[in-house]
Amino acid sequence: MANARQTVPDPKAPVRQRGLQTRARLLVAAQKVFERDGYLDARVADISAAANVAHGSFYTYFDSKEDIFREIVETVADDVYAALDAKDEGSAAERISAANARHIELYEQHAIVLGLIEQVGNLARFSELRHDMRRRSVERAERLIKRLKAEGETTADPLDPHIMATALVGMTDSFAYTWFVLGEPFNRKKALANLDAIWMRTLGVAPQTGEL
Amino acid sequence: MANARQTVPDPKAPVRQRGLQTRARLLVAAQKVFERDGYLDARVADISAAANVAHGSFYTYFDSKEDIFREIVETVADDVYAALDAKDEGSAAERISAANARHIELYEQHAIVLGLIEQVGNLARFSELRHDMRRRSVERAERLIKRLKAEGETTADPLDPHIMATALVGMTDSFAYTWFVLGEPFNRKKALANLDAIWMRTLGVAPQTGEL
Amino acid sequence: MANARQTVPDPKAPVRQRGLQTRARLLVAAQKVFERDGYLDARVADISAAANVAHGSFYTYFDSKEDIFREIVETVADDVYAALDAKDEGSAAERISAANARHIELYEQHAIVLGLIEQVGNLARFSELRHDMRRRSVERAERLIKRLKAEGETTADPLDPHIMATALVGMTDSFAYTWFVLGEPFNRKKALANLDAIWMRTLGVAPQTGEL
Amino acid sequence: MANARQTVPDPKAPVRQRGLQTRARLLVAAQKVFERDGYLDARVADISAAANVAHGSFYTYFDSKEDIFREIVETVADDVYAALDAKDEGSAAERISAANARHIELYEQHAIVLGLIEQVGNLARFSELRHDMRRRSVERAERLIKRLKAEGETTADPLDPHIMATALVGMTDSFAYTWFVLGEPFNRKKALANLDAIWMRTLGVAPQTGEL
DNA sequence: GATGAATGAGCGTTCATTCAT
DNA sequence: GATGAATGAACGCTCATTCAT
Repeated sequence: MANARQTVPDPKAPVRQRGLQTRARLLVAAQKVFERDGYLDARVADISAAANVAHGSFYTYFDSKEDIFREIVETVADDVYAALDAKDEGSAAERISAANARHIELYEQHAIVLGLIEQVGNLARFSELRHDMRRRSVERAERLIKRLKAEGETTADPLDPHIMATALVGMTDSFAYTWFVLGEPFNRKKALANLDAIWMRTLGVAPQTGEL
Repeated sequence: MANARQTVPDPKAPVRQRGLQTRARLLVAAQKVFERDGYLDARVADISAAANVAHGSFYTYFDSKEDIFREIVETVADDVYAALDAKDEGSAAERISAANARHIELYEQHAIVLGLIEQVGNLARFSELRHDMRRRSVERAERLIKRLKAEGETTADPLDPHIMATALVGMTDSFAYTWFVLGEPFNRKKALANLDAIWMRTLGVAPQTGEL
Repeated sequence: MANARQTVPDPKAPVRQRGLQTRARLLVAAQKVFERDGYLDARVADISAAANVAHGSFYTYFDSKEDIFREIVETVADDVYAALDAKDEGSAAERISAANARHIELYEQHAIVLGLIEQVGNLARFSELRHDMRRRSVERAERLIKRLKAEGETTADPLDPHIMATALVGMTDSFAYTWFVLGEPFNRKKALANLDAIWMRTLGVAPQTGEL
Repeated sequence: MANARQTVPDPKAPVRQRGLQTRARLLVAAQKVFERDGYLDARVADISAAANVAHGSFYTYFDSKEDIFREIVETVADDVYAALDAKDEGSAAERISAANARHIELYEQHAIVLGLIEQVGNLARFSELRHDMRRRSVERAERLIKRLKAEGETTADPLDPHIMATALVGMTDSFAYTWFVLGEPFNRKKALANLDAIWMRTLGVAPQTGEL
């Protein structure tokens, strides 16, 4: 969890009700401005203005522009990690289908921020986080693939589970990016059915009745 | 093709040997600096210094930082478009395999620049180009899928060829990005075998003998 | 009137005492620097330095060098327009005399700025203002001439009142320019007497007793 | 005469036919560019381009941008000085009328350059020339006024001939500026008739028959 | 003499961050 | 805590002038 990073008490953490509200307003405003202008074009002055807060007050709550961005990203990361921890149940097909649906939903909610991380990625200070999210998603997919194989649910050999997981997770990510960030329109049901099909055919998992 | 742009004579085009060399040096230096620092952090002063040229001389050949970046990107785009025009021959499996190999190779050569495009993508002035590259790749894959189906080479239904093409092209792109930009190491042969397998299983195309 | 422009609240307007002072210091400093170096050679850095303000602080109050210049000019323009609205009373000779005295006084006060406007006049963005000031002065003189004629105060025909007004206003302007901008010394009383005489003889207006 | 300045042989003076042509082309081009863009916005590169000459060749013939501008100005000055030397003949009215016509004609031909001198005026290096032209024009008018008075041609007292001359010359200048530089349209005959009338009434000179 | 390339000082503007009240 | 003002380093771009061929 991202919270782990906050075990050292932040000297800037507000203690009163009012401070908490101001801080929250800044976070909301920052996300809005980042999404609109991108990380680098976002100006602290705009964020403050959008939060109806004096320019200088920004620094009462955050050390820097990077600091507030990191916090926004970590909120998203927490969501992503939480989703990755979800229990899978049901048939192989159901599990795949559920994972894809969750992945797409997650991306839909956080599309722009996730895109921003990519952009800011080589500001180096964020690449660790980005790598981590990617790695964990892949690891989870890899575990799923291995488990399915071990359980005899696959009729096709997942040649190299790590590579397959990397490719399939990347596929879903990329598709979601095209869909939600670039804005190409897709029919949700059909999109998910196709993604599921790719996963299942690749792994030789029998589809849900009626899904195909 | 980018060549179309060159019908209008560039007033900045050098006419002498020396000028051509300087211009080339600047392009090489710019690519180096962009790759090292990213588009936004790259400074014209650094590019000029790297090219052993006075700061002002940069503007003898290029209108702006954006201008030189665009030229670098267009070189890559031309390569990508050229690759997309390649003739496919042989069996279905061979065609898929060749396309994947080409895609990966292309990305390997131009990895960093392609990554940069992603980063500056929403600088709007470049989004058209990025969209265009993406669109054309997908269209090509879509045509391939439809043709394979029409030719009876597929035993699985490409439910929605456009969605499938979007997903599979995105997969290859994303995989190449992880591989060459993020630097996660993969065994080339295995990686290609796995990507090929995903395509083929998805489309129900029989693998080459010995490939699996 | 320039006041109309201030209905839109300026986001750069200072709200605190200190800000008002700084802004005022910058205006004073800018006028000094403009007068010393001319508009084009004036550097924002010098203005800031003259105002004992950091270079960047200039932009807290003004959008650009042009912006602060425009504000200075508009202050002058307001004065000029106000003078043009002055009520004329007394005999024909008194009215002419008063108008000339006002014109000269005005120019004396704002000589350098008016000279600057002439200089930057064809920077296009200021030509409208310059034209407007000129036009209004001429119109006023033209009305005066026509009124004097209608009232039977003229014994010489103001052949073409518009041309006469243009010429006579230009004369006063030009004289003031020579006097206050180029610095050729004149005896005030004598200068005014001569200008008055030219107007009056041209229009056939009887001089004040004792003026000639 | 401006020629006086060139008694020291210019080391840059071209000696061959070809050089003379190039030099002339540059002068023509420079005047065009100065008139279009103003002195400060005119770029040596544009002048060279307009003359179909390599950028560097400019410096074969002129030391600097200021140098070529000075030469253009001096050509105009020579014209102005020549006109000032014209012999006046005929009646008082005829002499005034001829002087005004000459003044207007001169300004019409050289309006823009004369305007440019004003603009560049406080580049100090040109103010001497500008002052000189102005002074000589005034002196000539002053002499004319004094002569007319001495000859008993005036029925009105030219109170202070120097002031009167300054004002009347300034009037004609200013009028010509409005007409030819600012572009306000005037009927030539009427304009001259009005200017003449102002001079004559001011000096009490009987008009030509038929002129009024 | 002509050419096109090279030079580099110079300036306007931005904006994250700090400070005084 | 909040506010608004102040700071100054940073950087893209221009263009008169010089230089090598």
